Amino acid sequence: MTSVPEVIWNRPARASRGPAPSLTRQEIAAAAVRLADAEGLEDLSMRGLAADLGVGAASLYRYVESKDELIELMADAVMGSDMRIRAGRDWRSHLRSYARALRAMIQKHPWMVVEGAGRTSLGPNTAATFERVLRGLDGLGVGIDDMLTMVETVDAFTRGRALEEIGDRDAIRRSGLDNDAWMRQQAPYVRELVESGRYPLLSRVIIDAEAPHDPDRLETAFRRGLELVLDGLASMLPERPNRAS
Amino acid sequence: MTSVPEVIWNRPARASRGPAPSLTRQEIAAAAVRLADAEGLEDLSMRGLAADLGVGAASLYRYVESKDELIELMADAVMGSDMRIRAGRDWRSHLRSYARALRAMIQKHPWMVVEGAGRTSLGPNTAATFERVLRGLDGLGVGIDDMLTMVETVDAFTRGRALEEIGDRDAIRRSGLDNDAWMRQQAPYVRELVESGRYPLLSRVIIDAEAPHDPDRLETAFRRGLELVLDGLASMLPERPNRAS
DNA sequence: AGTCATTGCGAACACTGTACCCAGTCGTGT
DNA sequence: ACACGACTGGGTACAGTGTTCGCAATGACT
Repeated sequence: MTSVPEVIWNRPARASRGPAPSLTRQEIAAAAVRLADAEGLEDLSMRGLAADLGVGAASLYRYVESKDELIELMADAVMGSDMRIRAGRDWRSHLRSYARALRAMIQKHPWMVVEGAGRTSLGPNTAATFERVLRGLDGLGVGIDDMLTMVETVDAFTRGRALEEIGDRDAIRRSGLDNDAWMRQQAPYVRELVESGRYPLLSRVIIDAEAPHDPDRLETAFRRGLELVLDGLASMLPERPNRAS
Repeated sequence: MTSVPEVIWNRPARASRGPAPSLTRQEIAAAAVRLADAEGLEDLSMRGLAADLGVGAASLYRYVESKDELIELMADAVMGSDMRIRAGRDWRSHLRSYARALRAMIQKHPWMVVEGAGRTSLGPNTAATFERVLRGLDGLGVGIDDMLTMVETVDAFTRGRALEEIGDRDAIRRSGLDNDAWMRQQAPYVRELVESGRYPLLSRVIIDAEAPHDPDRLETAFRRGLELVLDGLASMLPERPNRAS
């Protein structure tokens, strides 16, 4: 007779008795996503969210068991609204468009790089997206195990790249400084690193990065890396899918 | 005349005047790493760390400007103690051993998957490691730009995989439940997902995962994926490095 | 020997997530 | 038609957080 040990996706949104809730899970998740995008996930507070929704802080716990559960709701909401991938022509373009959608989604919602990792909380939208991605790899003569590996490899690469790209942006935001002030603070130390002469290759990277460069250099690096990964994945297929024997 | 806008790596560990500090940055970082490994980074508190070190909570702020800066210290300490990679025979084995070291390090210090991402805080150990990895790719006729891409690609893949692997472990830990209780809580919902028939491929993945499987299945998946990535990277080299023309 | 920058740190501040309790609401069973 | 009682909203409270302030004690420099 344990109380209510049930995962949120199996809990009814509305009770059979008593007054109707004044909010929906969708409304709450949407507002929370908006706030997290604007201020960062760690600056999202239950009180702030409640105020934004025009309710008391404690009321949120009528909809959600904990902040972690709220984040599960947010993650699944984003999977529903920002991961509407369409089927690709072949496995390669399919995985490519999955990776690009994933990257675009993470750039819009940076906290998703961590919160959306793994298949821990299989909300309906998360499950549907996963199913759709797998479907693009079905019928190629690849076992479910290897299909999973292919998806996970693309996912890992994309998430990892996003993690690196976001790292700086996030560190700057957390410092409270703006971009220029942050650069000015780092400059003396970085200069010292370069001038010490102990890090010749790192120095080349730094100097290269300081040069006026392609604004979407990161995007280019991602695309190139992705193609390399896809090249590698091709070797998991039994044989050429085009041209019968 | 701003106060002390200097990055921690450029601040002297000891002041020229006044009493000697009773702690060192190394001691603090080491203790913090130990606590974060045991309880998770988000359960690491300044008060808890101070108590562990036998000092007052406010004293830590004589060594570190903020908790974020403490984490920078921790990250660099780990880079020094757990990323002592040795040079490989060729670029491929070099990147492979880097990836494996990175993976092992993250499994030992799960919080490093996020905190160690990007080259934001270039502490001495982080810089040295980075330099060492790049050195293994020098002299192959690849430009610094592409060398960086190669490292970032391996890093992204490894970090991304680690992120996925850690995701579940972390969600379980945060829930406060043990592994069995957590599985028991998820079971009814997952069963419903499968029985709904709407996710045939996802269901195959779930059923496959439930079967008694290789304990180091994740390790195997990582190794295979890594080789695929390395295969892809080979195409960035000008030509075969073995056998002169 | 004296100056005074520096250290350690108790206390306090503005927060946080969340448990508890009570008043008010409304679907349901009689 | 009515009353029961499960339910919702939410004020208050609690234990905890990162961080600041002020002050006494220390000890390296002039």
